[in-house]
Amino acid sequence: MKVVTVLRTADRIIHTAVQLFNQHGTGKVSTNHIASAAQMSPGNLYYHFRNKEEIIRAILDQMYAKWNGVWNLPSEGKVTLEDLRSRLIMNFEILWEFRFFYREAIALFQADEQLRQTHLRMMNSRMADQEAFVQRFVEAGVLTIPPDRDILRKLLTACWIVANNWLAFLEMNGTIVTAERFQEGVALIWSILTPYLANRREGDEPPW
Amino acid sequence: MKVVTVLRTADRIIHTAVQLFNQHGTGKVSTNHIASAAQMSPGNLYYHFRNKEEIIRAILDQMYAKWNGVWNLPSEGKVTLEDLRSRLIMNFEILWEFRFFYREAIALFQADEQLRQTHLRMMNSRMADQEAFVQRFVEAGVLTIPPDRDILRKLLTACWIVANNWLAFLEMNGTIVTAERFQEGVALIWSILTPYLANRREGDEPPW
DNA sequence: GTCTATATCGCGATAGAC
DNA sequence: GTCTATCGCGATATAGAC
Repeated sequence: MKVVTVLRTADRIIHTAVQLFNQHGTGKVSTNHIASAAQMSPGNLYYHFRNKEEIIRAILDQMYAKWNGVWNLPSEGKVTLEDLRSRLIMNFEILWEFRFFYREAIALFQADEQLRQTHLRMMNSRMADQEAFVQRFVEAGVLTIPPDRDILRKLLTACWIVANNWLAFLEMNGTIVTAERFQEGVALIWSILTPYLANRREGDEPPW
Repeated sequence: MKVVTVLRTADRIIHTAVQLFNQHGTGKVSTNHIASAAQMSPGNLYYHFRNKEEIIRAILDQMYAKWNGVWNLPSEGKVTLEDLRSRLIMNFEILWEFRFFYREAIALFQADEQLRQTHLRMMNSRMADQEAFVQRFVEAGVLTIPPDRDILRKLLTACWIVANNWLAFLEMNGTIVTAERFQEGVALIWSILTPYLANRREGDEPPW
């Protein structure tokens, strides 16, 4: 069986485009730039992709594929805090790899309705996955549910927002993003969940 | 004294630009579009602004001015939960009025370093204001501080992220944003702070 | 599949009249 | 202050040779 050592042209375009988009933003990067950086002619690029939108769609398809791998559960055994932590880290890694996207997502949707639809489906799927995850979490006794389930939903929404915007928050503050920062993002989620976590039971001392 | 009934030209440009930016995104809106929508010639627009970047800067100066009005404190009297709520609502109103900005902020910074610097100063100022606010909050006994001040900082960071990304979250879900949604954003913040709020003291029942 | 050459278009920006 | 006219440029996209 042949070992593929070089990327196929379409993949080279996608790979190059991600780098440039992350570096300069989608608006500043033209198809000419991408072709040039990928060391091919503009005509060749257009042979593989109709336009820039289509390149972006192809990139996001890759991102979605990665995400689908994150929240699938071990079919057996207890779900632990460590399971949650590692998934959050993976989440941050994906966000960082395709950071141009969270930086401009809504604007990209404004320019490409199809992208918005695709993303919407993807988000719902991710949310469902996470809900299943949390369900297992509760069953494992790691998370103490407040009787008011509405509180739980709000907390999870808050956690979702933090998880998806922590890196953007850092960037807006001019902070250089490194792997250690991912941990801090997890700590932020932890701080929200702490009162409901661990071995707390009614009447226990609060965790602080 | 003369009552000004029509906006001065520069303000008309700014006002029109905000509408168009919110509607289509900054990338899709050219100076020509703005001039046309404001019913003036491109040349006239360029008489008042050097380029699109400068228009954006002028818009954001207006936004910052509004923000400075939000977190200044009543110099006397206790600070209540209602004070916090009303400020959060004002916060959402401003974000919504200039929503094109939070949709593309980081990308805009990539294209305009000066904008980044200005915003950085503004953010730090806002954060300082909020810290002062929280300080008063603690003094008023509304907020029970965990002895570990680090927890408090994390919680406030989480709240900041939620407050600044709640509307974006709604938009990414395809939800139509209305004034009622602002309340839900406040509820989200509440859900994070609840364990530390109100009349809780060591040994009390948890609030759920 | 990949290249070169080229057509078209709209944007940013300025000059100069009024 | 405002307009008209216009220039130069770069981006998208296609045609046709190899």
